[in-house]
Amino acid sequence: MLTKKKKRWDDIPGCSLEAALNVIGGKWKGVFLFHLLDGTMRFNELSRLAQGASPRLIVKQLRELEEDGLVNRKVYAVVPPKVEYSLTEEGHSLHNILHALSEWGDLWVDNHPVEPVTKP
Amino acid sequence: MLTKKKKRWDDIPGCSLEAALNVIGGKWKGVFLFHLLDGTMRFNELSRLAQGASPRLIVKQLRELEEDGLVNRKVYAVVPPKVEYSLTEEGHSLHNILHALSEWGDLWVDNHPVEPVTKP
DNA sequence: CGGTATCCTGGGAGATACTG
DNA sequence: CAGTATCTCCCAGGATACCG
Repeated sequence: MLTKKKKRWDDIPGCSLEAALNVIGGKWKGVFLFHLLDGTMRFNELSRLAQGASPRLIVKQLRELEEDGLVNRKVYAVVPPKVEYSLTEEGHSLHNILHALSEWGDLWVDNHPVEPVTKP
Repeated sequence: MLTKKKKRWDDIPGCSLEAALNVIGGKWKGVFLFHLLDGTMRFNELSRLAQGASPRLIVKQLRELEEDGLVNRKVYAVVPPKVEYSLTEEGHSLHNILHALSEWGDLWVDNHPVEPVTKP
C-alpha cells in the first residue's frame, strides 16, 4: 500500500490563500487549467501549450492537478494510445479566478514593459 | 549604473496568466499582499505573518513586490528605525483576486483534508 | 528596528534517450 | 501517442551571524 506523501503546503497551516497558490501555482498549471476551461484536451495539445517543456515536467504538473482534484484523466484503450484531460467540477470552480488573473496579468504586463537589458 | 535583471517571466512570452502568477506567487507574497489590503504594516508585523521565515527571505519577497510596483516602502528617518509597507494602487487592484483566492483555498482545504501519513 | 553578509541544501526543472 | 528513465544544474529558500 502507498504511503501518502505529505501535501506540499503542509508547512503553511491556516493559510488558505497559500494553499490556493500552491495548487494552481506550478510552472504550467495556470496555463493548463485556463485552456482546459474550454474543453478536454489531449496530452499533445497540452504539450504544445507548454512550448519547450519536457514531457517529464508536463506529466508531473498534470499528475499533481489530478491528485489535487482539479483535473480528470481519461485513458482510452485504443491504439495508438489516447488520453484526454478535462476539468473536474472543482477545476471549473476556478473559472472566474483564472480569468481574473489573466486579465490582471494582461494589464500588468502592459504597464511593466520588459526593459531591454541595459549595457554596463 | 545598474544592469537591469531580466524579468522573472521573460521566458514565458505571451502568457499574462503566468505573469500574474509569477508576480504574486512567491512563498509569502500572497500573504503579505492580502494583509496589506487592510493598511500599512511595519517590517516586524510582516515578519510575524511569515512564521519561521528568515529575514533574508522576507526582505527579498518585499523587494520583489516593490520592484513589481505592488508595494510602497516608506522609510522614516527616526531612531529606532521605522519602515512602513503599503500597497500601491496597482497592489490594491488585486483586492478581488486575493479575496477570491483566499475563499477558494478555504473551500479547497476543507474538501481536501490532510490525510495523516499512512503507516506502511 | 530593520535589515546585510555568508554559507548551504533540497527539489523544481532542463536535457536527452528510450518504450508499451 | 503518451508517456518513463536517468542524469544534471540551478536557485528559491533555509540557517546563522552580525550591523548601523
